[in-house]
Amino acid sequence: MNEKKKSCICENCEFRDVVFAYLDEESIDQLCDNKEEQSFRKGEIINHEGEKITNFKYLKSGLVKLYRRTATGDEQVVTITRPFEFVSNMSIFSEERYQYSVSALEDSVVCTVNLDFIKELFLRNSSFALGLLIKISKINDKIIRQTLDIRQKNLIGRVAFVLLYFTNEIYNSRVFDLPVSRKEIADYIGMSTANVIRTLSDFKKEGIIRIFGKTIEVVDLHRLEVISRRG
Amino acid sequence: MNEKKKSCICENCEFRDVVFAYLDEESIDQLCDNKEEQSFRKGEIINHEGEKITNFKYLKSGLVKLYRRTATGDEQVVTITRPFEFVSNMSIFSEERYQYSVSALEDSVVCTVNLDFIKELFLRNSSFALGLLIKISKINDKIIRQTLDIRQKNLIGRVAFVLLYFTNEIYNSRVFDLPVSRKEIADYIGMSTANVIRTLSDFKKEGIIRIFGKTIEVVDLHRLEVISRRG
DNA sequence: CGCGGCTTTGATGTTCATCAAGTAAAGTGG
DNA sequence: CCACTTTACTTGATGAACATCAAAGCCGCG
Repeated sequence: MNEKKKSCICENCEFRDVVFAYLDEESIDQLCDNKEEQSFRKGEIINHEGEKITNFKYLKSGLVKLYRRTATGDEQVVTITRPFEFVSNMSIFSEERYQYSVSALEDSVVCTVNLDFIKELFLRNSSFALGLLIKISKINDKIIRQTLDIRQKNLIGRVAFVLLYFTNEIYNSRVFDLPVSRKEIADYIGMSTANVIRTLSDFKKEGIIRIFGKTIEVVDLHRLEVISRRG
Repeated sequence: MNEKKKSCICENCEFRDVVFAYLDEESIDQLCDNKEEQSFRKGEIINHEGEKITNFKYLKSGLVKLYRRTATGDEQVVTITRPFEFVSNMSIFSEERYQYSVSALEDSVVCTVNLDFIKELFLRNSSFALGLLIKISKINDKIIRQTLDIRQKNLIGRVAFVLLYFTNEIYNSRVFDLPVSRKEIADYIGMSTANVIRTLSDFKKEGIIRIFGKTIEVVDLHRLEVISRRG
């Protein structure tokens, strides 16, 4: 049957380049046996804040947001990210429970491996360990830098930042469908929904972007960059 | 001579518990040979943003701030921290250069070890590797959580947060000498200096704190906690 | 004792959140 | 497929929160 073949698709997974690059054939096979793929529809929750961490999870395809609920009950979005930057794993080695929730912004596929197996690999294979440390450090670095960047900007600078983030980091395209609501953008950059909308309208009026419902076209990239830097 | 003895003071260093707990006698000896202690006076810079990273450094005693300079030229304080939480090392494995500057807020002693030696240890000793990964993850987690916490608060909530941070995390005392200027607090919580001062004055008027120059006494801890939570 | 930096306080204006009211869009059940 | 409900979006008006500016007081240091 193609049972064996299917389970060992890992050998060709793009993710190998990132963390699993240092594994030998045998370990890859073991990984395949331990692995499970889960699909999530847009809007579904992948991890719940406070849940016990039992698995190592990485995003194979799709788009997710990492967020938490504040004391007052509203959402605070930590980051929005593509595959191989799957941040749920940020604290799997330092915390027993998830610090943040993760939900799918687009249909997503998540690979799940038992955490103990990863720990074992970590202890057995030092190159893998170093690779994982570097990966986790980079993810953390990126989140911290992003948060600091946003913090120093004013409203229009932050909105410009988000548009540039989608354009350059997420979609690599000046035209894209917003995967988030206006409210989610507001939760991400720490502003009110009304003002996010207002700023988008202003950008539209000034010819910096075009808006067709959820679809955004960045017309004047340069101007957006200036606003983001100034902001 | 006491040369040997002095170099092997590491055996008793408190830091052993944290990262170096898993090293055997031989490795500790090697560590001692590779180690250098540097003293910094209050105000001196330990690392410069952009400088090449060649050493693994941890804070043995003192207090430091981690910060960066924004495009507009002012400082943005990432965190303020005590020994064994020495965050300069956040990105030593993922970046070639320091992302942030570190300076001493109090007279500090820093232990410096060649980075390649630490990498070698990491690859050779898997328990050490796991310990280091956990440590770095925790430091990163703490910074991210702190930044998110600050972001969701308003002015008085942020000032209350900082006072609580010094009281509970840094000094473990309701009376302490502020190790930072009002401006540095402002740079830390992302507010203007004038408003930080104003808020401190308000707290004083309401009997929540007492101020004698740089010395602060927290009178009503509970009220401060309420303000910080609400904020 | 006089200079420069840090601190304080008040006055003013800008930025942003909030509220409200209306419109569009997207589900939902018959 | 249409009426109904709900949710997301939009815009304007208002007020609160906060930055900025300015002037004066304080303190340490040469």
